[in-house]
Amino acid sequence: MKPKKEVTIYDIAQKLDLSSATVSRALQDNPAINKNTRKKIQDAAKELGYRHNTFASSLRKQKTNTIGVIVHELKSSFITAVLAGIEKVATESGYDLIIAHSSESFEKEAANALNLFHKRVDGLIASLAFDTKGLDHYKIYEERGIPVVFFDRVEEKSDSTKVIIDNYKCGYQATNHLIEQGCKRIVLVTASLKRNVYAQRHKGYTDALFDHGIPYEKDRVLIKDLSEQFGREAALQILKMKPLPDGAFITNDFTAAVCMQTLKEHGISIPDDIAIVGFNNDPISKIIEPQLSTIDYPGIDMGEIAARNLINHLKGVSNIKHTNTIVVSSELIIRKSSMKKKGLS
Amino acid sequence: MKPKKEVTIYDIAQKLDLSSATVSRALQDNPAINKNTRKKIQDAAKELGYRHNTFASSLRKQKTNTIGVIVHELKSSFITAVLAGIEKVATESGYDLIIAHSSESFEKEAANALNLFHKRVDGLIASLAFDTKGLDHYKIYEERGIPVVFFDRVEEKSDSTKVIIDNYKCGYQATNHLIEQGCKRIVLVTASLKRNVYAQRHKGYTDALFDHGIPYEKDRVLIKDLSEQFGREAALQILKMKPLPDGAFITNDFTAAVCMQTLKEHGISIPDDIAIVGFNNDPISKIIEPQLSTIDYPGIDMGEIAARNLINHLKGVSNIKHTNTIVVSSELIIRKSSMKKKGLS
DNA sequence: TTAAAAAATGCAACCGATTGCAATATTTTT
DNA sequence: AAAAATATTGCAATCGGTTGCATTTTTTAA
Repeated sequence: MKPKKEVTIYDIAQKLDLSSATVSRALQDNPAINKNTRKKIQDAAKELGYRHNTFASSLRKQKTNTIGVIVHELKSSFITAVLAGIEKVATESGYDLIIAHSSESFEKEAANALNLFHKRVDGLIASLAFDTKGLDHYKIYEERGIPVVFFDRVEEKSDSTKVIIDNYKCGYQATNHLIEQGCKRIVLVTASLKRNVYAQRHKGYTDALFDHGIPYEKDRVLIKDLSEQFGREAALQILKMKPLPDGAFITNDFTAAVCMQTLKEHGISIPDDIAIVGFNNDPISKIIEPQLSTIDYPGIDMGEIAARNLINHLKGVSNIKHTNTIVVSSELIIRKSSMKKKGLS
Repeated sequence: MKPKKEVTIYDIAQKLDLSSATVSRALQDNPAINKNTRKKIQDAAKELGYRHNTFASSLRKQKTNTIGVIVHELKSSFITAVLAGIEKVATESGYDLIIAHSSESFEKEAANALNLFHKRVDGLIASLAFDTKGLDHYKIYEERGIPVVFFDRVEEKSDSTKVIIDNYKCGYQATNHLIEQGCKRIVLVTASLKRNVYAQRHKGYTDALFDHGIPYEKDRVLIKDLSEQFGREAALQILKMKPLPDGAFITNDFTAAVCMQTLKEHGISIPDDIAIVGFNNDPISKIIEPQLSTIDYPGIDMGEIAARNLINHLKGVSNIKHTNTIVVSSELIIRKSSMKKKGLS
């Protein structure tokens, strides 16, 4: 079958003996056009198989109706939840999405930022990579007045809009919970402290220790990348520690799961020998045995909030510059992996 | 800071006292333009902060350099692997991606197809939702001569290009393996047989049974949606079966994991009471205890192949219409969950 | 019936890059 | 040194929709 010819507003105009301007307005439901004419035009458009030409429109309007999203990773239930939230709000408001991911690489993130800039997104929602330092690669957006909203992984110093959870509180709660369970030698397994989320969780961890008069031992803090590999490595390192730790706060459920598995393989009993708390409330946390205590935080809500704020700004309903930081609530979910005191449930 | 004004090729032309045509060609590295001039123009572009206007370009060229991708779900390690493969090839070839997902809904899939069509993607890569029936919603693509490549979830009858695995063989292998382990009453837990992948796996299952003279029992086939919820339900149904099954082929690792967990909670020992084989080689399959036997198939490769074929067609290197079906290899990975005969490893 | 107000439609100039063809400049050949 | 060939550059139309302003049509008021 040979390709059909594209139908333009001029074709519609010609067929109905009207001007292209009238057709254009009718298709946008402009009330200046007579109701009947409008209907006639819309019907004709459907009949002829007209499709709106986004480029011509974007070119003229200098708007794309598209929001760019940069995430640090796709393989994460948290991120997919955020994306679902963003998509929901964006779709409702008639915005399209272009999703890019940096695979935790600063370079890729910068390249994505530039690419989406060239694609002329109307706004951007982003979560930073592990090693992203500074926000210079988003400066072009600021210069052109394109709004950017960050979520989860953010640069705390900056005054751009951010949607986050209270990572300090989470870190404190998790550690505190382990202490309440009787743990005295608590390991922290986490990623680069240069990234706000890990730095905050670390601070919560140290403060909780301090408040209970437990000394902070530098050797009990393991820092790397939260990969599967690292989960195994962390377990092996824990096994080598003397005396053996009796608790671990691992800031990622998947890593925690692999770590637990390795510990179990070496005869460690969880939670009796070592109590464990993860982070994210990933589905895996309910599959692993014993089920993993973890921090739950609402990805969907964060996505919705980020998108809603951005879109309201774009529509002129509110100004994003007046909103600096939005903190979404999170909570500690206690499961078997950290329950040393059997009486409590 | 007030927004900068956009720089166009006219600005560059004016500054260098050249025509916009020359500038346009220089920026495309057209060899017709003198090397020095080209350099001068490219430098000036950088200096002025010029950014290519995709819309003007797409409008004129009638190409978008964008590939649309429709997947049935984002929360799947298989899908994210495919996306990674597609992205790799697309990026290498200078194509952009727009990713849409249908959440297993036919309506959403159709809406996405239409939306990407309006966005005028140059080509499409798609995987069908559970209940998608027919390919009418892709007809618009065919009419306009826009190439479409399907992967994994496809419509077998159609003669469009497809990248798949041999689901029949996988189903046969998995079932055969369970039989070899001594299983006689094997349950199949799967999704709607209307979808090719599940129909084929089912056929492999029945044929394997038949080849070993094991009667096919309709009641041993549980069909639903492969959700977490269904994993639990399936386990409860299995527990009610008399006599108790001694093997289960569950066509999704996550569902299998939840099912295993529930079975274990009810005192069933795996693999001794019931041997289990999953599907996908999801990371969870190595976390669950006992580790889950499963079918591994290369998402990345499938993504790369699909993208490569599509792009070659777009570039005129090859014609997609000459390629009907590409079958990618897959294999059974045997782990503890199905090893009844301890001697074998 | 005519003037004034309101509603509906049209004119034409954008938006910015691309490209076939013509024109000019530079090299090479004889 | 002139003619021929080749290399560079420019002209101007085009892609399709949008929108300020002008014009025409219809309705309402006087």
